[in-house]
This record gives sequence, structure tokens and C-alpha cells, in this order.
Amino acid sequence: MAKDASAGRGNTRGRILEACRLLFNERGPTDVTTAQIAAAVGINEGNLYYHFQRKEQMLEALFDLFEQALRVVAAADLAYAGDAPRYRDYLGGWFGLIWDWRFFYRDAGRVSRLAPGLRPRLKALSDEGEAQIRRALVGMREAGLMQATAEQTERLLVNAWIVSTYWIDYLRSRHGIADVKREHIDQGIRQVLELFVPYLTPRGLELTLPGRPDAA
Amino acid sequence: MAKDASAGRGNTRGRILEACRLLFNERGPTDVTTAQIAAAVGINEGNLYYHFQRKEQMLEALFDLFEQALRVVAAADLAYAGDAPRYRDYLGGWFGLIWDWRFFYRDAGRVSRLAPGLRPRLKALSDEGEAQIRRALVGMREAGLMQATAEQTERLLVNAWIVSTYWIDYLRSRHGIADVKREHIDQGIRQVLELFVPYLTPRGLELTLPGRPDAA
DNA sequence: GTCTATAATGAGATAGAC
DNA sequence: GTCTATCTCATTATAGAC
Repeated sequence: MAKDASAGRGNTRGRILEACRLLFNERGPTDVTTAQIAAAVGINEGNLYYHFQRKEQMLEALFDLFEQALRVVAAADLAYAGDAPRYRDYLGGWFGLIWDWRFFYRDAGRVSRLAPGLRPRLKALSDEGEAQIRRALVGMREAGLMQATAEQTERLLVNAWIVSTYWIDYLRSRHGIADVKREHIDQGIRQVLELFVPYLTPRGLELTLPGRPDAA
Repeated sequence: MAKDASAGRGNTRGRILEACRLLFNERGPTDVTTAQIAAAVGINEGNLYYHFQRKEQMLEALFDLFEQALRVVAAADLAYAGDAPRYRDYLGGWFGLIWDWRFFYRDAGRVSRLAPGLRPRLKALSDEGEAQIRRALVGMREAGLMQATAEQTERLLVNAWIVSTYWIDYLRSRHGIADVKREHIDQGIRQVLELFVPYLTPRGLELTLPGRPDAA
């Protein structure tokens, strides 16, 4: 699930960012101190400040990485329109992303306060995310995979957004799951799909639900 | 929406707790300092520490109030079983509670760290909440208001939990709504009901959806 | 109960040697 | 690039006068 930004040896900057991502995901950016970050990387606090003069800059650099990862997942767009879209893989990609960068979702308010410069970028990102889900839904309707009124589609959109965004936090807060595994991601996908099921046409059901052969 | 725990004049303790509730809801317990709390109450920091020796104790006292409020809402249970259950009012009560005490939901991890003694109580509370929703769903099924398999009911339960728990945070994070009004609560209720609609019988639809007369 | 100090800690951040 | 040493400041918390 986790990418290895710490790969390039000698790349202290990358190792710092990777440590930040892990620690921030665990406890949130405001509850992790620079001393803890330095300790996790195995360097001195002074060295940390050589690479990032302010905590704010770490958050900005992390957001850059997040955007990159996001673009990769978004690129694996459902070129749906009828031909066997891999909805489950697609959703799995999103859940993985949300998991890897969950502090940006969970602690968005704190991130905004700590790095005000990120505010517009955070907003733009979620606007784009919504637009993307909407495109997917409209595409499914047009491809005859789904049958729903415009109003139903909008409500479905919002519910899908909420369940997919908060699924990860739900696992932690409700079931104490700190270590998310593939099966948990699959469960989340199933939960989101369940929202769609009542509106799917037989053809839509075939394409999205598991257990049924992936008829072309 | 907000209860007036600050009512009894001379009751500094109550005023402190109410200030805490508001501030914690705004920024979370770890991002609000004792100085800010004292300032909000209009007292000195030293005085604050006369009433609560540790921040932890404020959280514990707040949780007591939260549990009280919760019991009140829970008492307004749906004695559903067929006769005109006021699902909307019931849901509205829950949303109001979640709104008034949203930091307990949103910052549950931080609360647990700051006041470890609350951990089992937080857990017990959400277990009970889940049991309550499950009872409501099973009740609806038995009353012929809903038609769904056991598996569908379980998924519905989880999705309803997620949407109702995170609706408030969704409003803030996605739409920047800091000041939740009656209409936003109503919207949330509508979103949750939308999850049920596909499984409702005609009689169930009559009882839950607005616009239709509340036939007895 | 409430205030005025003031102590104690720990976090973010910098200077300068190596 | 990395370290040691140090600074500043905010935050939690206490002592003791009123």
C-alpha cells in the first residue's frame, strides 16, 4: 500500500517526508513533534530544520506528493462507457490513496490552520474528486448500467463520497483497526457498491458485483 | 441546538464546561489551550485550575454531560412497531446530539490519548449506538416497513452509521459549513433516509418520507 | 472562589562548529 | 549535510495572597 519515498539512500529529505506521512497518519500533524519526526528518521532535530525550516513546509511538500499519487489514481479512470470497467479495482485504488494519505482527509482543518497556503489546493482537490465521481455516475447511467433520477443520482453521489472518504476512519474509530489490510479495503469497496446496487440494471450488476463472472 | 449548561450564574464550573464544548467542537481538545478556555469564560487561568486540575478532568466531565444528553435522545426511541414512528424527528435528535458533541466523534483518538480513562466508555457508547440502529432496522423489517435480506440489512446499518456520524464533518470539510442550521440537519436526515428508500415497502415510504401525508 | 504571580516543561526554531 | 548547543515562547500547572 505504501510507496517507498524513502528509497533513494542519502535522500534525507525523502525519508523525512515518509516518516511524516506515517506519523501524521497515526496521530495527526499537530500531535507529532519535530523531535519525534527527527527520531523516527534517525537524524538530529537540527538536521531536520536544515531540510525544512518550518513544519508548514513539510506539509506543503507532503501535499505535493499526495497530489502526484492522486493523479496516478485518477489517470486509471474508468474509461467506462460500456466495456467492462474495473469498478472494483478503480475503487480499490481510491481507497488505497485515502488510506496512505488519510491525515489530509481526517485532519483537513488542522492542515489548513498549520499551512494556510494549502487551503485553496485542498478545496480544489475535493471539488475535482466530486466532479470525477459525478462523471462516473453519469457515465454509468448513459451506458445503461444504472437507472436513477437526477435527484437520486445526486444523493447517491453524496452518500458515496461520505462512505468512501470516511470508511477508513470508521474502521479505526468503530472497530479499532489501526492496521488496514487488503480485506478491509475490499469491505469498503463492497460497502460503497451496496449504495449503487438498488439502482443497477442487470448489466450493471454483472459488471460491478463480484461472484458473478466478468462478462464482456 | 445548544443546551445552556452555563445557565446557573455563579456556576463557574458549568460555564467552563460549556466553553470547552464550544471550543473543542471548533478546533479539537488538543488545539485549544487552557489560556483560551479561561479567556472564553472570562476568568483567570489560575481559577480554571481550581475547578479542574487537569485538562483530562475537563474531558471526563464533558463526557458525563454527553452521556446524559445521549440518554435523553435515546429515550425518545422509536417505539416503532408499526404505529407512525417519527423517524425524521428521531434522526433529527441524533444529528443534533452529534452536532453538539461532534468533537467526541471527530477527535475520538485525541480524546482517548488525553483522557485514557474514557476509552472503555467511548467504546461502550458506540457499541450501544450500533445496537440501537440494528434494533430500529429489525423493527422496521418486522413491522413490514422494510424488505431486505439479513446481509443487506447489515450493510445498510454500516452505511447509515457512517453517513449519520460523518454528515456533520462532511458539511464542514466539503462545503465549509461551520455554522450548522436546521436545514443542514434536515438535509442529513434526507441523505440517511435515501439509504433506506430502495428497501422500503409502500407503507414504509409513507411513514418515513416527507411530502407524503403522515398516514396513521 | 478568584486572583497574581511564577515555576516547569516542552515545542518550534536558529547559530555555528564540524 | 549533519551535528551540538542554545534560544524563545507557549502551555500546563502550582503557590499563595486576597
